[in-house]
Formats: sequence, C-alpha cells, structure tokens
Amino acid sequence: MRISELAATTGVSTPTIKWYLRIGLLPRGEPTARNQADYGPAHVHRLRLIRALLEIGGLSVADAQRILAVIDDPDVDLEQVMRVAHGALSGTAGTPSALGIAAVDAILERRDWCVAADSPARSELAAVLATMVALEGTEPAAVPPEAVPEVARTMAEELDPYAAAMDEIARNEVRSLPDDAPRDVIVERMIVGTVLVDRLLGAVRRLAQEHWFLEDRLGPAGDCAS
Amino acid sequence: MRISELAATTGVSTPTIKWYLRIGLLPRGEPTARNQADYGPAHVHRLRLIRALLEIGGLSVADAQRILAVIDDPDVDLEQVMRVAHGALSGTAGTPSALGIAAVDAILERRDWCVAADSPARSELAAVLATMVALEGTEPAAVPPEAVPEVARTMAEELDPYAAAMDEIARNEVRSLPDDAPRDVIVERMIVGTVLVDRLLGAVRRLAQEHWFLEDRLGPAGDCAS
DNA sequence: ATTGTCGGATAGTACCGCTATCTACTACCC
DNA sequence: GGGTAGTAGATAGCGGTACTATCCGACAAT
Repeated sequence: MRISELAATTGVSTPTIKWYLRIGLLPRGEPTARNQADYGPAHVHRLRLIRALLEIGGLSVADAQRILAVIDDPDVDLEQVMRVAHGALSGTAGTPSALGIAAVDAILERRDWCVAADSPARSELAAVLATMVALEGTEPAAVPPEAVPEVARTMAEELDPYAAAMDEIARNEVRSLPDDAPRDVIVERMIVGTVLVDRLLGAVRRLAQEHWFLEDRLGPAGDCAS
Repeated sequence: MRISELAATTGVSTPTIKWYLRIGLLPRGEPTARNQADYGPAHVHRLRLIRALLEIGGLSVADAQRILAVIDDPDVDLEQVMRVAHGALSGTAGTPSALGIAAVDAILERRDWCVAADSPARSELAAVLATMVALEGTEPAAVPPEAVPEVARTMAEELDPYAAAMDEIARNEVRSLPDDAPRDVIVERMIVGTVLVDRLLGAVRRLAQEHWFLEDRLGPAGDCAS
C-alpha cells in the first residue's frame, strides 16, 4: 500500500500523513525504492488511532506522541501507561488551593481509594473543586485553616453520588481488561478506555441531562411526542 | 475598584482583562472619568467564571462568548442555555456513520430517553461510538445495512452500565436545580453543572481507575500501604 | 509640578496543526 | 522508450487562537 492509498482509506490527506511521519507520530513504511515505501494494515490502524486521539479525544499532537511512545515501548509497564493517558486528559493545573486538596483527600478517604500523591487526576480535581467553590462565592483561600477539614468533608459527602457512580464504572472497566492478551492489545484498550470513554461518558451524560431536563419542564407527557 | 485591583484580585493580567473588555467577554466598568472606570464584585465574579470556562472547562474564547451571551440575555430560555453549553462541550463532529447514529438511537430507546434530533451530544456520541468500532477492527461503513440494527442493539446493551450511571446522575442534577431562584442563578448553575462537572466527573473517574487498577495488580494489600 | 497609573487602541508574538511547494526519482501505460 | 502521474523527503509558509507589548493622551496623588 502506498501513501496515497493510505490517505484514501483513512481520510487523512497525504501531506498530513507525511507530516506525521516526519514528527514520528506514524512509523515509516517499508522502503521499496528510493522514492517508494510500503504501508500495511498496521499503519492504517495506527493512523486511525492517532485521529481518534486528536479528533475525538481532543488531545494535542504532543500528548498523542507521548501516548504512542509508551504504546510502542514494551518496557513501559501498564501503570505508566495509565499515568501517561491520565496526564494527557488532565489539564495543566496551576497551584491548587489547600481546600481543593483537602476535598480530594476527603473523597479518597470516604471511598477508601488509594491513589498516588502525584497523580494528574488529583491536582486536576483539586483545581476543579476550588474553582467551583470560588464560583459559589467563597474564596477557597479565605476559608480559615481550621475549618478546611470540615468543609472538605462536607464537599466529599455532596460529591459522593458522583464518586459512587465512577467507582462502579471504573471497577468494571478494570475487571474487563483482558489479562492474557498481548501487551499491545491491553495497552491500546487502556488508552481507548481512558481517552475515548471520557468523551463517551460526557456525551451520554449530556443526553441524559437533556432528557430529564425536558421531562422536568414539560412534564412526563408521552415519550418523545412533542 | 480599578483595573489593576481587578487584576490583582483575580490573578488575570491587566492586558488580558483589557483584551476581554475589548472583545466583549467582560462588560466594561462604570466610567468615572475619561480614563478611569469602576469595577465591582460582579466583574470579579464574571472574570472568575470566564477563567473557569477557559482553564478548567477547556473552552475556546468563542465558546465562552456564546455562553456568556446567553447568560446575559434574559430572553433566552433555559433549554437554549443547555443547548449552548452542550454545544460548547461537544466537539465539531464530522459525518457520523449510520452505525454510530443507530447505536445512539438504540441507547436512547433502551433508556427511554427523549432527546432532540439535532442535539450536539447525539452527533458527538455517534462519532465516538463509530470511532471505537473502527478501532476494534471493523469499519463502521463495512457493516451490512441489514446488520446495523442488531449490532447497534448489542452496543447499547454493552454501554448500558454507562447509560444507567449517567441517568442517575443527570436526574439528580436536574432535580437539584433551584426552581424559585432568579434566572441568573439558575443559568449559571446550569453552565457550571454542565461544563465544570464534566471535568469533575472525568477526574473522579480517573482517580477510581487508578485505585482499582492498583488494587487489581498489587492485590488488596492494606489500603495505601505501598 | 512631577510621577505613576489609567483607559483605550494598535500592532506584534508564540504556538499549534497543518499545507504548499520544491527536487529528485520511479512506476506505469501506451 | 517516451510521457505522465505519482512518491519520498524536506523546507518554508499559512491561518487561527490567545494573548502581550507598546503607545498615547488623560488624569490622580503627592
């Protein structure tokens, strides 16, 4: 398969593919002549994965590079794979407030979750919570230090429905990871199950929001009969 | 309050605030002289909301503008508010495949959800599902048309845990919307509850993933005692 | 009166994700 | 074997986005 065929099957333009080759996102094809190379099904699949991460997952090219690098390196263990995937999804949080951090700790404690201290998700959640508190009116920094644990515990209680739902989902996801499959398969399922399912869940939640919102406002009049 | 004070309180640089003023993201202050204007708590709050949408929510400035426009316009009803918020979160999907669309329909039918045909979340979910199918190996376009309903129903079954979890969450969110509060309050809660909670859920899910993954691999050895 | 800050505006910057174009070469069809 | 179309590889450029730097003519504080 030559480059134009690769472009036609995947819907990615030839110059873009060349660019991906140049920056190392896509491995080079097997050269058959000085100006010809052969691409196989693996290239098609890789290209689809790249586009999925960029278009659906909304990742930057740099994040995609990091992810593909750990996919390709057989020495990277699965924990590291998850860490890189999580890092790509968690925005670069700045300086999370003490209240945000305490709230995250309270959630973890309540749920009995064990999570590394420097997990990307931790600081992201702390930042999100601090922002939400700030938008409610109270500056997170203005909460007196002795009141922080109590406030954090209250927040953790309020957020417990979310945590419980994600607990259930994540447990199933981890359980359904194949154990005996080759590394490539497992790693790719982890990436897809992290990055794409993130978008999937968001979209499903918005669908549910729309349904319940309409039902709440229009009454449960016959389903979908507007 | 003058502009530099506003900058100091919110942590946003003065030139950036000026830029937000110019593009209409932030309303202008009350002019007290030809070269002086007065900003109040409302400006601080608005600026915090802007930064939350951009930094935490990851929205573009254009999306933030659209959202703030519907916040400010009292003639826009709440359904429209939700639609704009959902539109900002749903990436610009291209041409969703028939299989993706059918799978979304199957999920909606299974859950008895009623959702507008042109909802942003619909096409996004269709695109996500089609991409996931493609990454599994089968081209969505290659599924024979007569097999589409069956495959879609199977997918809907597999995704039902996700849908059930989001059903529960979204119902609680809609129920907990204050009914008697002034429009501004309700609208802002809807925006925050859509955009920021999206990130919150993602972060919480990643925390849960990390916990269960570690427990799965290291065994349920004493909590957090590594 | 001097110094510093302000509002307002214009122009410029840094980065990101491609895209256009060039050259040297080769496969393929008549 | 001649003509055309396509290919690898590389460099430079483009269009969009989110700011940032700088300037100017007020004004306010001291």
